[in-house]
Amino acid sequence: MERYIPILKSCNLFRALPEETIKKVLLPHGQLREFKKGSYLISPQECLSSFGIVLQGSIHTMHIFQDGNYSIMEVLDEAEVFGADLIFTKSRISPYHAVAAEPSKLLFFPCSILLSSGFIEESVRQQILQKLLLLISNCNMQKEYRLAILSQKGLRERIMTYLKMQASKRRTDSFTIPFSREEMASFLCVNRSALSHELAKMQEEGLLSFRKNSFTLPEGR
Amino acid sequence: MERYIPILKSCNLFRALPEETIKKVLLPHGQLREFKKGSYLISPQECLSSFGIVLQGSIHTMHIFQDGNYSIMEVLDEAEVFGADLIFTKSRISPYHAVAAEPSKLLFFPCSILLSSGFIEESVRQQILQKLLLLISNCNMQKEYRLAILSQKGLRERIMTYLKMQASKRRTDSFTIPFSREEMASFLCVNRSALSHELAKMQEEGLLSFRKNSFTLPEGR
DNA sequence: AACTGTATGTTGTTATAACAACATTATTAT
DNA sequence: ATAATAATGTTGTTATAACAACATACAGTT
Repeated sequence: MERYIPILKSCNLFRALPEETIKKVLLPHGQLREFKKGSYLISPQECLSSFGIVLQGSIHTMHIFQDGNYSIMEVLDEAEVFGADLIFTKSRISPYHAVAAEPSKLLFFPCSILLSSGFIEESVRQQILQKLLLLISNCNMQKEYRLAILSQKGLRERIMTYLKMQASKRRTDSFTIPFSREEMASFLCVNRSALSHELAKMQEEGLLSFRKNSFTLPEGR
Repeated sequence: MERYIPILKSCNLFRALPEETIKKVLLPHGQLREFKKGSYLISPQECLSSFGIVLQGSIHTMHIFQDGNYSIMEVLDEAEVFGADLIFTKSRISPYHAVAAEPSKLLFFPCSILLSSGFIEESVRQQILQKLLLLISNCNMQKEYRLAILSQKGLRERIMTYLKMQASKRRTDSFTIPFSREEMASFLCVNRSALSHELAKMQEEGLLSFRKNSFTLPEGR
């Protein structure tokens, strides 16, 4: 467990807290859970009664359709929080699937330690709630960005909207994305081979260049 | 101003507070603003330094594209809060437009009264922050629902996803939606005439029935 | 290095939705 | 009521993306 302390400290929820507090106050309530690649953390209609910090690996939240198709909504990497957006909803029922994109370890805490006093020191709880407000707001913004992508009708527009966002987030015109081509297609809600095709055309036209999942946008704007 | 007190009381943010508190503590910080139909409350890249309660009318948040097309994201009716999802983001920069869908009145409060202590009674502030946590989480869920709609590739699937959501939210299979046909199309990010066409076909097939913006889904499931 | 499986790219065909143009029906004002 | 305007519905055509099937490249294993 000790080895994951740095990750917990770098997690947005706990950043403000001294290491001692994390060890003494929080860890006793934490439960370590491991997930094989492809295994489900939660499915739609299930109630989430605890939230988790990603200690290792990567989690994808996604929608899965009747026909077996799926769409990746969000990627959670190390030190990110799983389930934050559900804690304070009425039912805490998940609208999405969550799947381990690789072998992953998460530290789960019961929602109750945040929802009611008595489980952890009240001052600590208040601090975490403060952070949670920022975290959920940020979560909100992520969804907003994805909505901006999916609002675009054209394939090319979706691709460009996504890549420009990435460039602006990373503050560089060259970056790698955390998706295989198929995953990228599912994130953009488009057909994989159509995506490959369009990317090739766009490269032809000098709108971008790429190799596997490394992309470079032309300078400026 | 007095006449709007009931609306403020029914607003999710202030529900817990006694009328006296609303009058004495909050109103002094409020600023009433009126908007003509079609006028903008905020545009992308602008910083929002206050949030508003809708006292009268209706606000649409939307994306507007280069080509003049637009997409309605969310509808805010009386007693709903405008800008809640921005207050606790780093920059408070709006990613969307907000437009008065009809002549509207909002009561605005500076974000600062929530962000730092000293403006309003601390206990009141804490209570509002609590509510805000729920409100923002709810906001999150709204976006999640819209993402579920836009993740659908087919026109028919989008329509059905949307209508089923409405039915489930209103707890009835007959309901009216707050959209004209064109607005509905923009919300679903599809072409208006294609939408009309598909709706007619679906009615043929008995999947639904409608008249203007009143819809009825067949019983069960 | 050869073999296997997976990921990505390519091509042609088909299904679908966008679009344009017009018809019909509501809505509002006079 | 009548005319004028806006909203919605209808039709045919075109553009676009989905899909299927295959080819190539890449990665991991023995």
